[in-house]
Amino acid sequence: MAALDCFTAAGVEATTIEDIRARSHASVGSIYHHFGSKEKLAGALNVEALRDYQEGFLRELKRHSDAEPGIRAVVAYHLSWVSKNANWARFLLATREADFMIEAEDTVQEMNLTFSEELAAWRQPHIESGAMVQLPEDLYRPLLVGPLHEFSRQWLAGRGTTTMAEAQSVLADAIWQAMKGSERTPE
Amino acid sequence: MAALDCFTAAGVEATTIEDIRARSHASVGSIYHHFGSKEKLAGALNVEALRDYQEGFLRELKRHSDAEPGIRAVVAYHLSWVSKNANWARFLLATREADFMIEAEDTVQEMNLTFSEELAAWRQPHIESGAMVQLPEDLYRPLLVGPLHEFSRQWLAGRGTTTMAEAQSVLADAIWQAMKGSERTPE
DNA sequence: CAGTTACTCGAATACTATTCTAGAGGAATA
DNA sequence: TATTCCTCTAGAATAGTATTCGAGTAACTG
Repeated sequence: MAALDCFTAAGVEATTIEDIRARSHASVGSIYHHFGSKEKLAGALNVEALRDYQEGFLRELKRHSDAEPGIRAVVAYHLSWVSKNANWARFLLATREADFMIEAEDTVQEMNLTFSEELAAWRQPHIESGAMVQLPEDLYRPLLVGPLHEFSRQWLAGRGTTTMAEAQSVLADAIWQAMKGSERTPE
Repeated sequence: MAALDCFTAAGVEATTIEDIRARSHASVGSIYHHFGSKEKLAGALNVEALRDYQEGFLRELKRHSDAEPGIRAVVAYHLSWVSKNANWARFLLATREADFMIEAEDTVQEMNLTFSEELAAWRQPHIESGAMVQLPEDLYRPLLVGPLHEFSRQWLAGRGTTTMAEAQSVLADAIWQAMKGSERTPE
């Protein structure tokens, strides 16, 4: 959709319906017929981006049955998705807590719920086997995606000098350190 | 400032100047004289919140000269700040990447820079002594505050069941695992 | 006290999201 | 083919809100 270009170029609030109309060669009425409002349009884009990200994430995760390779793989996936879809990623991070997302709240809530459940299901055996540490359910996600989001923000804003490739192994190491079970660390 | 109440109650975009005027008993002209625009007003609030957070953070950090206690202390500080200043925290997280923050960008950039430098200075000796792991400079922050931000979002949104108290020790453990030097782990 | 500055006021302006009425295809029905 | 119904497109009209402006008031300075 052409609206994404406008949104990522200037921000949602700053782009007018007129901007979108001009770029998409649609009419005002048409846009409203399909989306209802500017905010719902932004919400729909957000949902679309989130869905693509999450699907790929889970696909990648399920490809690995061992704990450490699985975690490392999704770290790699996250960073790769962000750099391949920089505009979507920017949009997602920027609109995540935006006022207007309240409209799409239900859908997003739902998506996040299933996502969390799938993650939980995947790690269950590894927790039981002792390969991963046991924690309250809602702390895994912060530990896993927190650092990734934070680094992605920096990277997308052009701050910082570390490349994706460097970041990938370092972040994967650190995140794994935080989530692995507590046997001895190899030297 | 009374505007914060409006902003946190309904979101920045949703609160009108009229709302702010009514609640603050100031006049439209007055508000514009002081802040220039609604967005700059929101930007100013954001900066104020950020400053308070960062000052406390650094004060707490410098109170500890050893690595692990220092890290644990700032984890505790972060969570405590968030729960004591829930509205400010919500506002900060929500507006962080908002369109209008571009206006305040310079100030924020500056603040983040000094903040990062102070952090770097603090950890330098611990890295040299081997107590903390050596990483590219711009990866420490994601590892430290990433999980904290992510958990705080959840908590502020009322999702998740883990209390601040539980989260504190678990997150501190995990974050420390990710940042400590790589000697043997005790058992 | 005169002059200057900092601030306050709220009506007037300008811009933009949203609504509304009209109508163009186009598929189903008869 | 004529008719009805539905989906979608159009863009002018409306409504609501951020911002500007000109005039005024207080406070301060020499």
